[in-house]
Amino acid sequence: MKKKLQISDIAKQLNVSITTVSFILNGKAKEKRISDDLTARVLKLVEEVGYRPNQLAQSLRTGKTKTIGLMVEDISNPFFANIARLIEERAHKEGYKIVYCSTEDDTERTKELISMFRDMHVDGYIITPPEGVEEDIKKLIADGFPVVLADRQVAGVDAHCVIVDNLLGAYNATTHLIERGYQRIAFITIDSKQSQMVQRLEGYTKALEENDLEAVVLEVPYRYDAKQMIQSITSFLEERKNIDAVLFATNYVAVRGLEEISQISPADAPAKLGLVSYDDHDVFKFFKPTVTAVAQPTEAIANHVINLMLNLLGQKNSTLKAETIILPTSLVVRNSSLHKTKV
Amino acid sequence: MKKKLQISDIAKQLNVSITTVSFILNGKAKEKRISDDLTARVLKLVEEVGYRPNQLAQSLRTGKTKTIGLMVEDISNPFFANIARLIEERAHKEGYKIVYCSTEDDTERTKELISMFRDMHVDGYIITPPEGVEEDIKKLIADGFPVVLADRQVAGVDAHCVIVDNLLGAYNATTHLIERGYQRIAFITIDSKQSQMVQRLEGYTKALEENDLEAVVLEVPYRYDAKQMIQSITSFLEERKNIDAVLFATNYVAVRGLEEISQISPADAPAKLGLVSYDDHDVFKFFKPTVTAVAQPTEAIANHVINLMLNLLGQKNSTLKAETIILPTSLVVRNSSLHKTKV
DNA sequence: ATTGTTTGCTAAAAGGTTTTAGCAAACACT
DNA sequence: AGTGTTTGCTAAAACCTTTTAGCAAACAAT
Repeated sequence: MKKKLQISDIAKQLNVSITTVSFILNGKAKEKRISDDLTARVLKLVEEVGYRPNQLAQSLRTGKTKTIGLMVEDISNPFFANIARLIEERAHKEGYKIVYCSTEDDTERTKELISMFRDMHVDGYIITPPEGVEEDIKKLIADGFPVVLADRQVAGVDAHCVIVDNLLGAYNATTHLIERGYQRIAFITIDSKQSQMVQRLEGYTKALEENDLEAVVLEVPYRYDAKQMIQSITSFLEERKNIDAVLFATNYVAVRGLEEISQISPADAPAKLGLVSYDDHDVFKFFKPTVTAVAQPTEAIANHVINLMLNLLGQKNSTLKAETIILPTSLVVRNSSLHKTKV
Repeated sequence: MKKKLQISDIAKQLNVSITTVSFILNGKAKEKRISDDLTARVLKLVEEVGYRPNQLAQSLRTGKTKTIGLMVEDISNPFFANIARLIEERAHKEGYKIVYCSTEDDTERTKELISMFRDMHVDGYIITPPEGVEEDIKKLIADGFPVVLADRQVAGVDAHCVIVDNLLGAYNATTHLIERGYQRIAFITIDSKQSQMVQRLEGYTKALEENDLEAVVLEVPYRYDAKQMIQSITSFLEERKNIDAVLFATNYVAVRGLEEISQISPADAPAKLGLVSYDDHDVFKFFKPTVTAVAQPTEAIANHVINLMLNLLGQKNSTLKAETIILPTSLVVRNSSLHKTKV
């Protein structure tokens, strides 16, 4: 492997100082009164020999790595994968690299990852926080790092944040089912106290209360694997034969639920079941009975997140007032000829 | 933000040299004959004050960043997202960080990304290469960097590589359809000369030839968006009403295709259509008529990739002989009561 | 008493930048 | 001729490690 060129090689060849070359490369030629002639010669040689500054040395010196740490719950979940993809794209355009990882909503793991990001000297943090990392995030902010939370808030932490109106989304979804004539609507969620899950539950409950209907909630443990989850949903539905509609709190729970429902023999109830899920998913386009979805505006979420982050990174002192952006969800109604008629 | 501790702070507090502390922290205490007593005292203090070495300085000095660059075609494709997730997990366990990005199968973009990774001084490269980057990859290898290709080979490049037996997979899938009595089997793929796509086409053709059946192939341009793709598939199927089965070359084409097929009125052909897709997908579990899939062993792929990479990274001179690992696919047969009976 | 070996540690260079502080020459002004 | 200002550039410190080469003291052997 041929030796990498250094700035000193450029300097030597042109008989100028390292300082001069550095100034020119950093666009400070004018400011530092380097002659146009010399500037041109330096840039020409740099181009010719393909010199590129050593980023490690740059970072060591400047303290900036042009890197953003991105922590999502699970990169293999399409919702997060899409957001990650969009964020990555914008970041690259702006000259930033993305280091990503999946928290698996595990507190300890997340703490480790935050600490790993610190060690790496990332310039900013984008996080979908699990429970129990309040202090770590507070510390990041106190230490002056740009932090943007995505998808969920963290109580007691005054951080920039991009979320959707989860309560309203769930409320609308539930109301939609009620309007269609469903009366025994179950809510299947996971046992998480994260803001987005709590808000969805609230939206569901609110809609039912307003209509004097009874709430029926199943909380599946998050750690359950696919099989356990299906098992859990199965017995829940078995015991409550009178349930005529289900609102799933998040897409992977819905997919598990649909697996269960699709196994019930065709002659059975499912055709009449009203189904709505939080987060849209390719699967829902095809399922019979149709599945309506509370779609999150992934593109808008990604854009707001990265915009906020780039703003913070551009700032001298990142003490802008913390901003919480709440985006609307939309109900993707998939019409089924089989749905109940309004009572 | 409180000033970060440096190794010199530790050294000063204990009245020893920086060198000594460094040796101890790097596990060379014994080798360098530092007394057990001093070693213990240094480690104790380091622990107490929470000193962590500056990774940028370390990397600058050692040339190692403990970072692996991972370039997949598209992180929002579940196939790649799953692999990425598994690789990330193993990498972290072994003390490596992952920097990822999506190539979008764009040659120029990929070249840029490779160059970005070089600038970042990643220790190793995991790449799902698009067409046209042969030279860049050769150069990486020639320069002594550990490179592992995933999902596809690159002609003329002697790199470590993990792929599946695409030809056999497609052959088996096609044979499966033939055995079920389908006669007019179409192959819907994208216009890519990438090894995996070519091999799938070959498998399909081979099976048809062996059975004296005629090949009917649609190549959709990769750059087409969902709408265009559906449009393209629609007119293709319209013009060939006699087609009774479809083999999709990759999952996102299949999902588009299913959208098209699901729109055909229920009274129509689709119920009789034989459907198989390369790459399994959640969607296929639910579609009616059922979709059989050529499932790729994502977990095995990820494991082999990261194992190869870690081996290379452990090596002094990464000139192990390039190894190509070919993994088997499996046919996930989803039984439909509607399938044709064998002729 | 001399020489050789081991022990326990360290000074200083190297890694490749950016940036502060400042110098010498040229020019302008009185 | 002397003073002040601008121009055009640079020396050297700083960023924080790792690692090479080697030193002084203690001990062992002759």
